Amino acid sequence: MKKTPTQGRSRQTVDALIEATGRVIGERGWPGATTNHIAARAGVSVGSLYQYFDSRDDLLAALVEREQRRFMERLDATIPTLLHGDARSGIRKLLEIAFEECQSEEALFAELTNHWRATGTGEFADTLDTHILDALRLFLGRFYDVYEPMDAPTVSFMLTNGAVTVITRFFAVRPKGVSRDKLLDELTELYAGYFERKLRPV
Amino acid sequence: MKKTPTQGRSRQTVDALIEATGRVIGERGWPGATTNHIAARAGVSVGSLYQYFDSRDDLLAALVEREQRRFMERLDATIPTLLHGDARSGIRKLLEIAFEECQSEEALFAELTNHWRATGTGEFADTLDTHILDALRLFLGRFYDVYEPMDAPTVSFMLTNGAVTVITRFFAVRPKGVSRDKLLDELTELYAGYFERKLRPV
Amino acid sequence: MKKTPTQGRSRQTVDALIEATGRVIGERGWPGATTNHIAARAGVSVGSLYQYFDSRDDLLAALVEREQRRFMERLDATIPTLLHGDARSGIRKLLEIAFEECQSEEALFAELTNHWRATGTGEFADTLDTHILDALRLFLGRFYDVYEPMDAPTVSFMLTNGAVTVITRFFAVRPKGVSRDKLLDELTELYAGYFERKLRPV
Amino acid sequence: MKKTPTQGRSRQTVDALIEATGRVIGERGWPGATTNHIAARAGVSVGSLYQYFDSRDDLLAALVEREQRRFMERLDATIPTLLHGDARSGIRKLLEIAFEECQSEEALFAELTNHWRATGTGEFADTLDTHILDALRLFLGRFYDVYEPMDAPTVSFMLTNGAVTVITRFFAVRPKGVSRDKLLDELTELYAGYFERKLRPV
DNA sequence: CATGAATGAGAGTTCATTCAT
DNA sequence: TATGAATGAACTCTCATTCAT
Repeated sequence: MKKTPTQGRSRQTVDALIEATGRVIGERGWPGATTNHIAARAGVSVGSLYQYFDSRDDLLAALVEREQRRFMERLDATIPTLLHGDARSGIRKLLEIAFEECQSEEALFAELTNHWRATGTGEFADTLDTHILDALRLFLGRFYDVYEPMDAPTVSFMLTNGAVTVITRFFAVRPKGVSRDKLLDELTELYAGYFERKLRPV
Repeated sequence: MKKTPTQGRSRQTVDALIEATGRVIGERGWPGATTNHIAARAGVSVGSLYQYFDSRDDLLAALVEREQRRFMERLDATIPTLLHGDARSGIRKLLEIAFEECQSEEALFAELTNHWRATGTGEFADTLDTHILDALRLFLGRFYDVYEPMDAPTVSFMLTNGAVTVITRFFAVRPKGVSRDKLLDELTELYAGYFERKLRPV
Repeated sequence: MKKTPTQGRSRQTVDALIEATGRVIGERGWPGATTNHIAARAGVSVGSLYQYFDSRDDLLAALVEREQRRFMERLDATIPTLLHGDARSGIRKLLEIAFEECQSEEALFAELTNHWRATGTGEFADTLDTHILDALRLFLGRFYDVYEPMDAPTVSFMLTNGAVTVITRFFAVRPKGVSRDKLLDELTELYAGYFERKLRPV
Repeated sequence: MKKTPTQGRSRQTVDALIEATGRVIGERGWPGATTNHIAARAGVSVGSLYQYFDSRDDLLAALVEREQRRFMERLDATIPTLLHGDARSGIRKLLEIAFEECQSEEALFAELTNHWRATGTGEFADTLDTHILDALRLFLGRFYDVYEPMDAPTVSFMLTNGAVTVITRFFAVRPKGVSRDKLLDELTELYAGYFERKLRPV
């Protein structure tokens, strides 16, 4: 990004542009999201877009970063509430949240996951990974005795990518004979069962 | 597609074009795969390309279809050999095949899954889904007593999408601290454990 | 340049584009010579322009090269005819030629000299310099006994640049109180006198 | 120019802007000298720039005018000192000054001469020409008996343009085999010889 | 049928200029 | 007056598609 004004009209413009980027991607996909479309959607001129972003790709990066931040914040806010119930309920709750997030902005999410790593500046993407890893460790540590060697990065990678894609594609493809509730049930069983088998309860 | 010649030079040209599409996508990604690049790679002129395909998107669709067909054939050839061992070994074998397929043409696969949605909603996609579903039923029926109500479409959707993405992303992202073997172990555990818990052995 | 077709429609298009570049530069200057103007003037589309030239700058380079070649050819054709008279007449004749060349395409020449060296690919520019140097040596050798050490590169640089600019600017500025004939007289006197003083007649 | 304030902060701003224009042109060339760069270099806002100049071209015109004025002042200061020696030394001294001026701001001078025509046709240019003409008359009158009809405007035009370009291009092109000293020698010989032949000593 | 030169809409980007603050 | 965010016309360049040969 060129400038990062933290107040005033500037900040508003920047926000409007990122917001518009999300909406336009949702409607036309990233390849179809032209700078003119985005600027028009944000109610500003192309010139203003380039006042705050070095390039079209910069916009995507900013959007991804914002969504990642949002997700992390939601994660941070949710995790504590999950520690009161049992592990299976917690996992189900997390999946429900993922469903909600994906449903509200389905198309955007599909595109975002496609370009997620490609554009996420290494540094921030790592931050996200670490954050999820920490959440995973915190969550599991509460329910299981994780002394048994568990490869946290591998498990996190497998779980996050698998679940996100399945849910994203569910909304994108709307496969015949697959209902939200049934999918939620099976995913819960898949992941909860995995931990129950693998880890020993506290 | 405009015409579907089944023999002669025409068929050769069509094949060469689809093949070239795959290679060029692998090298430059779908957005970077221009019709001129593809035609040149296939050793024909752009004009010929448009003799057999209505549009650039048509090429991608044809490629996806060919890959799906290939996959189905490999599946058909492999499934019988898996029925001699136990379920867990069979699942592991399937995952190993998926790893192989993805590794050999990583870039192509990443692009293909990215643009799957755009093209994969047609008639043929349904054929593929049905095929995989049948394979799943055959496979499970051999090892488990599947009298218990199991929502096959849901399970198939969940498993296929989850596994394919995780493996594809593994090659695309090369995440730190995640090795092929460990990931294979965990995926096997995830899916095999799922069935072992859910279904009763024959 | 991208392609250098030597025959057929291609060559015609390339020629038309270079020709158009010259005309448009003459009318609007190099900064004002947009690719669209040039293509339109050549009667082709922008796309065709980029089929044969990698960039707008490439067009200028091609034009400069063509003009240099033309100039060299005219020089080669003229020099022999100058060796019959005396040195002063020869110099005057050369200056007259320069006047003619500049007058016919005044604006173009002004722009071209501005960007001459900047864009002229080193190799070709050297060819031109060498060519002029050879012509100078040949010319002088015919009339003077050039045993006396004379720094040919320096003299050539001084004469060529000085004369070309003065003539070019004469047409561009049309200075008050300066006529073509009087300027021609004085330039002849300036340069002929220089050699007469400096070199000893054969 | 919009306004020509002759004192106070306004005058300072105007000067800073012209100065900045010169520096930025020297660094990035005229085409690359954007109003934003210039304003930033001058330490003011673009808005202020347009308070004092109608357009970007106006800035160039003002800069050219300032440089011309500077040159005239230097000329006025130098001419008297040249009248003590002989004509040839005087000419050489003038050429040395030209070398100095060009060397110190080579890039700026190259750009200025390039765009001279566009801006140098106004009223002020005439002033400069007249000034140089007067200097020439004064200078020559001191050494030669200029009763013989000599077309001063023509001679002045030829000499000034020729010398300036040769020197400017020398720094811009740095031609192989041409040294500053040798070039200075030859230029002196060229011009001094011209007068010595043409005019009769007092 | 094959060719590949030609097309031209449309992409990303820049920057002189304006005007609300 | 000074500011600098906002503007948008205009630029260079790309590439899916067509069609005369």
